[in-house]
Amino acid sequence: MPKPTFFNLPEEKRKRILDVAMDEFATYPYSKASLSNIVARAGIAKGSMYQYFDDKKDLYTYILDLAAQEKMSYVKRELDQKTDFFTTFERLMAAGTRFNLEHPQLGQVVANALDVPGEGLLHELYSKGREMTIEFFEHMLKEGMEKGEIRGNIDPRLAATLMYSLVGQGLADYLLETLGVTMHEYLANPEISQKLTPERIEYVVTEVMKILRSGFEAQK
Amino acid sequence: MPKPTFFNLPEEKRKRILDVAMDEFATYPYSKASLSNIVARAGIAKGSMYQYFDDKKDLYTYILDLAAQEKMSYVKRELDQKTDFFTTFERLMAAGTRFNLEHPQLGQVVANALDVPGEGLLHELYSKGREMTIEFFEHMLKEGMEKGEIRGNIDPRLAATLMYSLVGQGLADYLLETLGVTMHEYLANPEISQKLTPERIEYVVTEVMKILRSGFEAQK
DNA sequence: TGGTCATATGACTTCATGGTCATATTATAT
DNA sequence: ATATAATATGACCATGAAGTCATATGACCA
Repeated sequence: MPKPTFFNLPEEKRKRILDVAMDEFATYPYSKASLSNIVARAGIAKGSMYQYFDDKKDLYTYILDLAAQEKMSYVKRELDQKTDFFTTFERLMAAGTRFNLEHPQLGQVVANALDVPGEGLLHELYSKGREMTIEFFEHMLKEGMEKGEIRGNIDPRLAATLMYSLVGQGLADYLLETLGVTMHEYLANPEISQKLTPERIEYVVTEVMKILRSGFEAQK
Repeated sequence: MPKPTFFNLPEEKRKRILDVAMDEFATYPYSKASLSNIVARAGIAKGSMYQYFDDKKDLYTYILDLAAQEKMSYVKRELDQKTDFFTTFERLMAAGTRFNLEHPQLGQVVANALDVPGEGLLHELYSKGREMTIEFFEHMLKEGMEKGEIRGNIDPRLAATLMYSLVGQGLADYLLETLGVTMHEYLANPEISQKLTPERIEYVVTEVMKILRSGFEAQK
């Protein structure tokens, strides 16, 4: 957790530090991301950083937490309207993918979380997020089963894991690939994002759902 | 590429170096893996390492290449018998998962390949592998479509990408999770692998196929 | 035996990192 | 104006990394 001093900082400064740090952690994996680099680019002294955060890991986990929260709140908005399983999942997938493309930095920060320092306290954080998401999907599936939308003869836990691997970075990667662009190039050239219209995202998600729907759906 | 000297080395020594290096690169992400550590554990001098390899990256790419080749040849064995799309894919998935669990180090080395040094030559290597695999799946799908096994109204490229995200680490992770074990713990305690019987792997793969089959299959 | 070539060595250099700390600056309150 | 507390600073430190190189060792052939 940041020290109190950090929260006393003028908004502008605080934001600048977080922005620079986020950019660094999005660009490099944890062990290669450089504090010296961050403070230089943020225009503050090395020592100041240690007035705000305990250490590198403290800064990183804070950033990671912010990123996760933002994505969560973005995606959760899709859950307002109660509809059937497939529509809900389709919306979640679309929202997740949109978010990853609109905030590529945040997505990258989360993806880079896998670079654990030795054995991982950070890995734990990442697993926690994965765990929560999978559990949520599992719940969705069970509900869908009760309602008769989902066929009853599949292992919900396993199916939830499959769903998770889809909602992650996968689809975003595919979309970028259709543009012939890597994540790094995408991060460096923000204007590319204009080529990825919501319609295009929607299309891909619908295609995926076409496949999944008949896989999950209860036999009529 | 290793220097000629490396290939002149006695088999035993060469193997020892590769083993230690592989273990290091499986344990730590590229930027944290330490040459000094490797040479110490392999019982050779730092300088010797530079008689064998140009630099750290040279050693790493060589290891990565070996890992990829081994996995390839392991998985490709499943392709001997010509059968239908679903059986083939099921076998591939099972083989891939089995391999990941039998050689967790190799799998980890590949997974750690994502930790690119800055912007990535290594990433390129990783993408190449991904690309090849996806193209292979795409080919499989198209063939299945022609034979009428796969319905014709899905985007083969997209479907291939989905398949890829499944064959990767995903299933292995799921299996470990059912044992309440992380990859790191699994690497540290090889005896755990005995709990993962081929039957258990087969079961999970079959479950996944149950879902996918009706998703991909041509309407009868 | 002497000479030549491949291999082995580890002290050393260079460099960047995370982290510290005594000191300087600024803001606040009296 | 003065005292006190909060914040800012960057030279500095310890550490460990990748990579170098002059020298030593050993193998093989004449």
